[in-house]
Amino acid sequence: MERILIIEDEAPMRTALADLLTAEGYRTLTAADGESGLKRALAEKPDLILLDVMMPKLDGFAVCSELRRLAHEVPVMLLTAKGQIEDRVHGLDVGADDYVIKPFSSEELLARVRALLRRVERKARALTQLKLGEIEIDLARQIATRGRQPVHLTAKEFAMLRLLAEAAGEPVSRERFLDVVWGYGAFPTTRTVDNHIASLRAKLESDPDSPRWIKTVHGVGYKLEP
Amino acid sequence: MERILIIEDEAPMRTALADLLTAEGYRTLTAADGESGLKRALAEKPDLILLDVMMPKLDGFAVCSELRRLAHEVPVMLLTAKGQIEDRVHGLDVGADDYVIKPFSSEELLARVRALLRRVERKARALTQLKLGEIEIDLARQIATRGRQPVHLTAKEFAMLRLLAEAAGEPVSRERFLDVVWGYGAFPTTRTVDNHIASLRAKLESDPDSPRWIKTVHGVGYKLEP
DNA sequence: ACCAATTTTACAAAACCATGACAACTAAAC
DNA sequence: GTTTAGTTGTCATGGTTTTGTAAAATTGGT
Repeated sequence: MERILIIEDEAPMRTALADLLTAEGYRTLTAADGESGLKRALAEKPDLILLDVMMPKLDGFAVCSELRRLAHEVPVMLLTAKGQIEDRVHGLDVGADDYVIKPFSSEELLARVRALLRRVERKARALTQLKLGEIEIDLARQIATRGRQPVHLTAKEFAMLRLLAEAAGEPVSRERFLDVVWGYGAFPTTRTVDNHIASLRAKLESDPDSPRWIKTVHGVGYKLEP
Repeated sequence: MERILIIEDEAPMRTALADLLTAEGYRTLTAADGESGLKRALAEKPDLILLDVMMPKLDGFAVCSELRRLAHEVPVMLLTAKGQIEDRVHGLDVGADDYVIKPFSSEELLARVRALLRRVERKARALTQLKLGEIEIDLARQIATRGRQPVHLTAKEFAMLRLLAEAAGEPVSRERFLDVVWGYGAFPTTRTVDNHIASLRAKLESDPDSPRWIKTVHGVGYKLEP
């Protein structure tokens, strides 16, 4: 079942939410402040995050935009207090997927959670399957096959393919590859990106010298031809 | 000021919305059912549409998806009744840009309207889409296609096209090309501009010798024929 | 220590761009 | 209508930047 991370500083609310969701069959994780919540989100990659807006130090907005900056796709639902109307707009600007207003009923929260999970699940499933000519790629399972024969791709190669596929035909810069695939801490040369592209082409293209799928965009990076 | 079309079957709500928005300085148009609302939307091309979901005959969802089918980019905000929680998700699926839940406060509605208008305005100002005959150009994504076939343009060519397009049919001087596309530091020959124009014509015009789109304005520069 | 994956390095190849020469063209004066 | 001065089209060329990729070096796990 899906795992839901609850980031909420008030203990009673936190446990109430956890109990409610657990009773529904979800697995719950909790964090009592923004910072540890953020850390947990990155480490555990939950399927959904319930995020209280009003928290000391790192508030919900900050956590949310930080999550987005780290290119995480995890759906975020904000918990806002009544009267913070402007927060809603702000919240959606900051990259949240939905919000509920306290006080809310159990039914409403559950309905929203279900709806949001369904929404992102559909989106996610759409992007797991990828077909480049006779090669089929399952990004979720990290499996690629040509006919019956398995084609071996490394983790980095799958990650790069996913980014290319998500860009849907748009060029992806080398910097973006490094940010998303490698993360913000590491700084390999941009040359490294080229090497991985080369090996992807060697594995996926029937004629790697004039690639059909992975095109280079001079001065920018690469794109996946749809 | 922006024009807002209100499609709402209940008269009190309709006039209340119109009054509120008019007081804020927006120009309002109204329609009392889905069908006439759709017609009005197509004829008047408002800047935003407030659309009640619950209406007899053609309901909000139907209007919305019909609008999208007719390739309209106009932002749509749905008005949904409380308890129709599922509607929210469905509404966004159907192509709406936002929604509010009845009952809502004036402040909330106005905040949303402002936010949505701001959002689409920013997107529109970017001037990304361009169509020259059978060639479609997305300046933001740096993608150009003729039918399904990609048309390869270089970075300079995209930059020059953007300038031409932003000038909206007005001639653009060579000096301005150099200033904007090359920047104020670099000073290539004005001849260079011609070369890039030539390659743009070679790629975009069906008969580059008598160009349909990129006209030269003798003694001045070039312009994009709208 | 071994092996696979990853990163760096280095050099060759390709793409892109600027230039200048000259032909073709335009506009206006004659 | 011709002439002429100025403007634009286009080509070949060479320089610069960017990319391809093989091979060597490094990393990390078992």
